[in-house]
Amino acid sequence: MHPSTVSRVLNGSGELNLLPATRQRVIAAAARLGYRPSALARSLRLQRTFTLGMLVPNIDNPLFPPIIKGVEETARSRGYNLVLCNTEDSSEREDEYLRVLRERQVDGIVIASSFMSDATIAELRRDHFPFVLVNRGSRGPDDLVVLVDNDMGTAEAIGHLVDLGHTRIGIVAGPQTTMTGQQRLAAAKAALRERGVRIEGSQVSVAEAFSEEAGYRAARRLIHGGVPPTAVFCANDLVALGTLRAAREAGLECPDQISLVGFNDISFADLFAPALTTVHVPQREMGELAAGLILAQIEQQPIPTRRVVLDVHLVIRGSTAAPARASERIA
Amino acid sequence: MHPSTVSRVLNGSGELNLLPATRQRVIAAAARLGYRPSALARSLRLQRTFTLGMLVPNIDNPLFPPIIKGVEETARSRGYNLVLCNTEDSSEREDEYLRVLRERQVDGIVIASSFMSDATIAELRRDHFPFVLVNRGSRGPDDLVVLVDNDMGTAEAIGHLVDLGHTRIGIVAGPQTTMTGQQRLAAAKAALRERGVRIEGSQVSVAEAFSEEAGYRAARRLIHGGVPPTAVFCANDLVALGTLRAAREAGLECPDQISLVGFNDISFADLFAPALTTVHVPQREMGELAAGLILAQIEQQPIPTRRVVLDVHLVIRGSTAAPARASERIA
DNA sequence: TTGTACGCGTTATCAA
DNA sequence: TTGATAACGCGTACAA
Repeated sequence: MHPSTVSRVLNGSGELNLLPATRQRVIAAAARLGYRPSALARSLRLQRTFTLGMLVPNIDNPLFPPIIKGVEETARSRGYNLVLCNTEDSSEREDEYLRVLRERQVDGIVIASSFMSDATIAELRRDHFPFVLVNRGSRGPDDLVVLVDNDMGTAEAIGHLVDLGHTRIGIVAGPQTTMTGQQRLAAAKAALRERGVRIEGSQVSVAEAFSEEAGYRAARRLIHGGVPPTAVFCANDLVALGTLRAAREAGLECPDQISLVGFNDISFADLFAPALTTVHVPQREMGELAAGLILAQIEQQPIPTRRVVLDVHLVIRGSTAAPARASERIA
Repeated sequence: MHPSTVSRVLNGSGELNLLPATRQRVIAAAARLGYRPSALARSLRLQRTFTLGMLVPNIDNPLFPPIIKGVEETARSRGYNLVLCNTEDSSEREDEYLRVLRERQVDGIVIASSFMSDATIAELRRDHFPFVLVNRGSRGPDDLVVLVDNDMGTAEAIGHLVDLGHTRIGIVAGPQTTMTGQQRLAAAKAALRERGVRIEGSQVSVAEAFSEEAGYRAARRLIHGGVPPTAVFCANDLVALGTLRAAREAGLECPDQISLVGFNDISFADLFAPALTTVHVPQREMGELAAGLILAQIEQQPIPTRRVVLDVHLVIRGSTAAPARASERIA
């Protein structure tokens, strides 16, 4: 007599006519037997898993934990779980994870992984598989996207350095295989041009990853490639930390002899030596927004804006200062 | 004619007698139709989900991302996915997540969450549900556990401070509701006693969480509670960073006027101002070990040691120095 | 108001 | 060597 009745009681979708007595009996029995409904069977029947997949390039990168947290928190509050996938910047892994997530029939995928090929995303789009891109542009005008305004943040950063009086401003760019890397480099060049600062090729060095290590190597090339700049715009905070290390090794004290600006405002950016001046990015909020967007799509709720671009602003801390006077530097 | 044959071809568990022609036909058809097997149905039938659940107190705490990464990487390499659950140090959430993970029939649970009540764990144990504890002790002698040797690390840290000549050594302890917090405090007291350093009550302050903020508050109590110590042993690196901030606010320069030691060696500990002297904990390795243990249990492979206790050692960086001479301090 | 029957997509087993 | 059948545990339309 039970199976369906139990389902009705425990699922209890609104206006069901159930005798209170029956309900009590079921609940009591469930409690007594320690009954656990099988989410598996439920998902199979409903064709819904109440699960989101999330692809991140690297959990170790301090940019991502707050984003993950935002996604996870929003998902949890709405009854969803999160399958976390670390891609290590490998497109093979991205493809593999994407396959697995679809086989598991997750209800949607949050993609914070920046190296993913457009072809892979086009496939998701073609299949009408719900996904949202975080911190990564998209070719599809109808895609769900959460971005920060890289132009705005970069312009503020460069503007700050120019206002301080710097004229030899270097750029340690991010990987040009990522949209973020491309945008921030282009925006930096544009901002320099607009402020009338000349930029030669030697003043730009491209890091092959958004990591401290890659930033260090790129910064070394920049510093040893000619007259070192008095200020450097770094593609993100990890790159800035690498640049800081390279500068120190080259005997350039920061911010006295070289000023740095980063991007993202990672945790504890204010506790480094010196405190990082950087563009603040609301990482947690990005995660929450992304999860909100995709859950709305999954649950077919209205979506006001499919494309969220967040304003970002510079936070000035200890790592920037006016350039030392030439005489002092030479001395 | 197909369903089971398809299963045999695509699953292909070892010694099956299949006509190459049939196999080809199935594979071709699958490719043509873009067939995706349903992991859901598979799990329902097999009573295995190839999924691990993982509970962490807070992804934002830099201790955890490397551990998560280790778990995820090991899980992935063996065909498992990871459902990540952020408990925010709330036992209600822990319980809720644990319920959900069991309803989802994850094959095992990695528990890095330290506040979890023993009752909840006892329940898992009673039901023979596979789990492994990371960085958290256990009452069950047969539990799978991955720990670090808190006594060893703490003894080295205290020893270092004593060797430098410090005699007024404070302790900013971690929450005494956690095993880690208790162990490190007890070990610190024991080490001080052993080295003949007197410890009064006022020299110990307990942080109510393993966070920068809680560390800051606890350190303020310590510093303003009497004669400030010349050195402080902090329960972990976040607490140490909070202590650093409190010390600065009180006008105590580190390491000139006050020396600090932390625990965990979180990312970029060497880039703080000053670089953190801390006990190095192999976080990633802990995650890998934990995943390896639980997967072995799940797949019924032999388990050499159910209880892994890792050696840890102090990494001496810029945040410790010999105590300033009294005359200098007073001046 | 509750019970019955079916199907979600697999895989293990048995029959052919 | 392959096809047929049952079962995993649930939700739902329909019958009672």
